[in-house]
Amino acid sequence: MSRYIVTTAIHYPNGRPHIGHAYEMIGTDWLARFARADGRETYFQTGTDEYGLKIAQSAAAAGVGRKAFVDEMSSYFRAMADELQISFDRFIRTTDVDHLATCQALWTQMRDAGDVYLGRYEGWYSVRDEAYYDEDELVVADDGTNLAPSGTAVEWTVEESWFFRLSRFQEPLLKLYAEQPDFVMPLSRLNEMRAFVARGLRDLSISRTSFDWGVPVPDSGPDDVAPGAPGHVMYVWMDALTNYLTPSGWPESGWQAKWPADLHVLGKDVVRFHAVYWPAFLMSAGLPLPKRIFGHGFLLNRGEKMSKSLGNVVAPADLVATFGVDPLRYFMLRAIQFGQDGEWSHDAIGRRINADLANDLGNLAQRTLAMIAKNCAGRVPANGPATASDAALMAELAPMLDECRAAHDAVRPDLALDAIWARVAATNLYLNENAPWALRKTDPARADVVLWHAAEAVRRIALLVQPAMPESAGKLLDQLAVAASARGFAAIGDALISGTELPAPVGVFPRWVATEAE
RNA sequence: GGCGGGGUAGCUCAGCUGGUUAGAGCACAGGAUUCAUAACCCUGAGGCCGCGGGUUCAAGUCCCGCUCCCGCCA
Repeated sequence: MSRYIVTTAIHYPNGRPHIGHAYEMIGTDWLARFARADGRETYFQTGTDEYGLKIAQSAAAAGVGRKAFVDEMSSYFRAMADELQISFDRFIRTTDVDHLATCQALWTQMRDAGDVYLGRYEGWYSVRDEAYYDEDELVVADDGTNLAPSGTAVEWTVEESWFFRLSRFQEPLLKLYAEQPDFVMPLSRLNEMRAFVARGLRDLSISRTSFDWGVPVPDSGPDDVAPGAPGHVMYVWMDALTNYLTPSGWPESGWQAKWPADLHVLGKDVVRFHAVYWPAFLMSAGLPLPKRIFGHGFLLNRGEKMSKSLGNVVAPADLVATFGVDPLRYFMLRAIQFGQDGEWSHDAIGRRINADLANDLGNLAQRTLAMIAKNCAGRVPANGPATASDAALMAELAPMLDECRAAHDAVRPDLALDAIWARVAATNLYLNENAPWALRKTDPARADVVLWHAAEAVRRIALLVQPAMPESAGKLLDQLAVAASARGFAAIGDALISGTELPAPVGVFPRWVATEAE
């Protein structure tokens, strides 16, 4: 319970960041902020994956140096993370110097374990696709030449390559999946991985000689395994996966403070690399494995994948400009199950904002705080003997934190927000039933007690809303004069102190009104 | 083609080992209210539970076939 290390995948900065990147960062940020607010020692990492042939080609096409190219492209991802209020502890870049050291150390350790050997990769290679194809996959063109399934030219290529003995890890991986069925989440992904591994594993080519934009393979080991194999760079996934280990400083002492990770969050399309290759690398090197791998779904714009050809590409910054960071974060976290694909549209986001934020939570806070400002001299009202109704509200609120923790553990931000919003509704109902505006005329002391309970409910709700909407929740807590030191979940059992002076209330969640452009 | 998951109100989904009139939120309609961001609260309308068979006293919930969608692999 004490420590929580969580990562996003590192993103390939071959183009500008899109909503899918934003989604992954937001979901993972919620996990990190929740753990942090819950008093856990938290470490959260995101970043960019900057090596590989495609990057080298893009840099060449742009007429700039490779490092200059990734410096610029990576900066867009970092800027987006900042704009989305992503609370990362480190933004790692695979071109960082410490990453080089860890990659080479890991490689050496795997090699010393006897799992890396020099071999030859041969097959029909398409330069355009950057991939090898089997003989039976090829199609014959009109002129009799062989083409890849994608229609690109292929040539028989023999490339010297280092291989990783992945085949050796079939049984250990199956054992891992059997003993730790939440190693890969959601469960459907675990089943896919189990089926994949059960069919048998082939050794993995983990180096390339056809380009040099990558982490150099250490040329020879203590026993001179292959002194005559210069010119290899690591296969991009080899160095990319290692990014998770880099911040720990391994193999330098003290690495246990930041490894193993509790959770790797990544897109469903790269689950295999994380659930098969990565643990195999670590097993080979004798290092502890991450606790869990979570493959999230994709966002679809009105049911369609975003693509340049469809012309439905929307930049995250545009959505932030339209809706605001917190409402956008809320929508992504609440309206979509993290493990499944989900649809979004301007309309859907707008409806969510109005229904949940403006009408429910915003209105609850506003009606409560406005009454207090008007009738209680702008101070937290006096509490008093609780009625059955007051007690029922408090009982309703009591399990909220544990329900959120369970949702956090299950990587289900939507369920946590469901649990919180059930309390928003309960508090609105409580106010209607107790009608402090009417009590004001007949029993002002009782009206104060009702308002105290409503405000106390808002405080607890706002505490738990922080990971989803840090800025907005902060404003609510400001308006309740909750000290910065009392905003962790440990303070949920505190209570508002009567007589505390409160600032003038200001609406936090404005209604959304569609404009022509949207 | 092989393996796996799924087709439940207009939309997004919940329905565990079969059992009273199939649920929630949103959207929609009406009511009540006016502390509050035309919000909150109450009520209502809306469903051949993909199609066809079967098992059972009883099936959205089990079995068989068909169909459509999705994922992994080839």
